[in-house]
Amino acid sequence: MSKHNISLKDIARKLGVSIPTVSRALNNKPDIGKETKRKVIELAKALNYEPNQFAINFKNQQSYIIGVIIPKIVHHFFSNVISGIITEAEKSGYSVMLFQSNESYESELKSTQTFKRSMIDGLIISLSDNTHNVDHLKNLQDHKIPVVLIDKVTDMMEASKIVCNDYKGAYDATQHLISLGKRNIAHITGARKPTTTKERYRGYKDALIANGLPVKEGLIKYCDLISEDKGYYEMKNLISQDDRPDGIFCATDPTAIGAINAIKDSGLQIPKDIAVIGFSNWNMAYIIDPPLSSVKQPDYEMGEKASALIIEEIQNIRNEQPITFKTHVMETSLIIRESTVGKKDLNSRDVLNYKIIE
Amino acid sequence: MSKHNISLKDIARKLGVSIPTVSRALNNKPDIGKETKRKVIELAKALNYEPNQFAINFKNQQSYIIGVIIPKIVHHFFSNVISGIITEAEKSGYSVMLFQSNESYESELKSTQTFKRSMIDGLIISLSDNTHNVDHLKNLQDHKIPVVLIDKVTDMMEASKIVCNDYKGAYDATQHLISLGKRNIAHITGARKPTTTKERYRGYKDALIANGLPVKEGLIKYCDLISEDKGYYEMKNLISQDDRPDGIFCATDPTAIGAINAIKDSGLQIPKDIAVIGFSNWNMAYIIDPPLSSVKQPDYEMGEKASALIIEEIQNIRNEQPITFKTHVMETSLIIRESTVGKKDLNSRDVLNYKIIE
DNA sequence: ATGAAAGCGCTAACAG
DNA sequence: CTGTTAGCGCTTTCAT
Repeated sequence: MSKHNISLKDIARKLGVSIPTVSRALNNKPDIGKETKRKVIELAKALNYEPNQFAINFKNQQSYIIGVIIPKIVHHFFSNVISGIITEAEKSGYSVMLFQSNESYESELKSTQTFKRSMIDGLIISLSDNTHNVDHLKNLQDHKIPVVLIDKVTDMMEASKIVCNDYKGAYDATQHLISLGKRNIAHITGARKPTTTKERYRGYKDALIANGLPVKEGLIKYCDLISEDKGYYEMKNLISQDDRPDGIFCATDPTAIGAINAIKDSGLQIPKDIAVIGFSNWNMAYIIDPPLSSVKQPDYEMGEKASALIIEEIQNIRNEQPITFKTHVMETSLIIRESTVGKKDLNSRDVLNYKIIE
Repeated sequence: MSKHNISLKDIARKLGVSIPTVSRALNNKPDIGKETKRKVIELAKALNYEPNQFAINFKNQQSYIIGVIIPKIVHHFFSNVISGIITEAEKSGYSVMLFQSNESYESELKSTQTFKRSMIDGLIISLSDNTHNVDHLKNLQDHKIPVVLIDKVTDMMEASKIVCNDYKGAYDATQHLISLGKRNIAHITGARKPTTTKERYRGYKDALIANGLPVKEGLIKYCDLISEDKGYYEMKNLISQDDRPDGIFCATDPTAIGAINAIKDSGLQIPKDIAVIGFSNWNMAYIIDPPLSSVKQPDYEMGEKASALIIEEIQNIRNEQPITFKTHVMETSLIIRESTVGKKDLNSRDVLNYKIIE
């Protein structure tokens, strides 16, 4: 254990040169004698010199840290997003600081406070469902810290946004059911507030309309708390109705899994009597029996894109370039499994694999 | 957008006092006039003063950042660990910087470099399976940056370690099968290198021995690549053997799920013909049919503990207190579902719920 | 090609 | 009670 980390000063003293000279030598600056440079570099290596990043960050007022706030880490979609963010950030030498809001506005606010300590260079955030005020984010922007919104976005502020095409994904899922001959298609929504839920609902409705099918309020179940139990319960309700559906599009996979269990428990066949399709393509989607068809979101790619964007904005701000806000819409893909097409169209052990449309 | 963030100097100038005076007023130091203090605070608020953390961190040579390196974020166990780490860290005002090694030693090494930029105060790491040299971690320790190992630990260095009692978890799982009357119990291991795998193997073996059962090499399948497919394949092998097992303990849930599918595809009954128990209690464990019994690791709690420990060590180092390394062994719990006890012992819709032993 | 000086924003030590 | 001085480690002028 050395008494203290060695600094430019130490090297300068031992070599009898000035501190700036050492700095120049070590940073490949011009205006430095070849021989001096060699000696400096040699000694630096011998002493195992490591620049003090606190000093450098202080000087540059820059941390190379990107803050990320998401509602929940233990979550298939978000953990993939994070993975994409980190991988992309590392390529440019940025590090990622992670916070979770647990869908609480207060917690989100507190996080913004906590990481002021670390002076993040930029923030990527997926808003909590309970955030109805974004002053804390505008405040960051005022301090020249760019903000990129991802997935759970808002119109309350101007910023670059990354979303996936929930509308088209839902439309495709519903169209898929219709193409299979289903005519009475139900829908279980996600939490009421997020725009994602509304978009999925809109896609469902428009697909029905485009195919000349009626939109029946009785076949739509609103579902604030997302869980298998809730999906099970609502599906049971739907089954007991006079107007029983022959297909269902669930806005989330957990509710779809509950729906599958409800259908099986009722002695009905999937997909013959009722076909089921979910949204998100959770890792458990292919585990359930029958394997669940679902809409896959480009989670990892959304994270990558967010990272690239925020870094671009950070650098533009630093170079006093104007930044223009863009909204990136990324496309989903249909993952078709037995819960919609049955076993006949899939190879026997294909259960674990994908068949991807578009 | 203000031209520049306002500093103590700005306040001092406007008030005609010195900079340290302003500092004292704002930091509740003694030796400050009541009236001066009031005026300073008032102006600071009016100007929306925010201390420059770069300067503070520089001065203190402290970042309040904990680095975390784990093999994979998109992973039920690790995402829970991370969640625990972050939650606990926030309580003490620390932020968490996250890296994933993707089970690559090089990537792990590169992360250690990258976050030198951010000068983390301490590191929590779960080693990649391919890490056989920990000089990069010892190097951190030499720089007075404490390191806490979690789950994937090593004997190659001295440090505090957090592990779960894989041995006992495996022992309990095997004992559970034996208690159900199973006498010919197979085992599918996890990746060969991690100590966790060896411990689970040891627990399996010792439980057999303690019950006077033979340990048969033919019933043990080594499995470097963990996947459903691999579990399916090995289970098929086991079934086709003359000495067919009547129970199986899988060191990971994915292989257990593959095993379940293999047993079902072979027309055998679970658990009557072959009972199955896994390890980790992944979220898909209760989705599979029949729901999978498994050993639950205290993932979130391990993260919490790691956070608390690293912060303690950081503070001890800062106060020049000696730090003593401890190894914390945290206990697992058995989650019993239908794959071992069948439907009879569980209520019908209990499928989604737990029955926890000890 | 090198050194001297200054400053980033803050705090601690010392002096009145 | 308050101001002066000094320094954290580094980089960027500006002289020489």
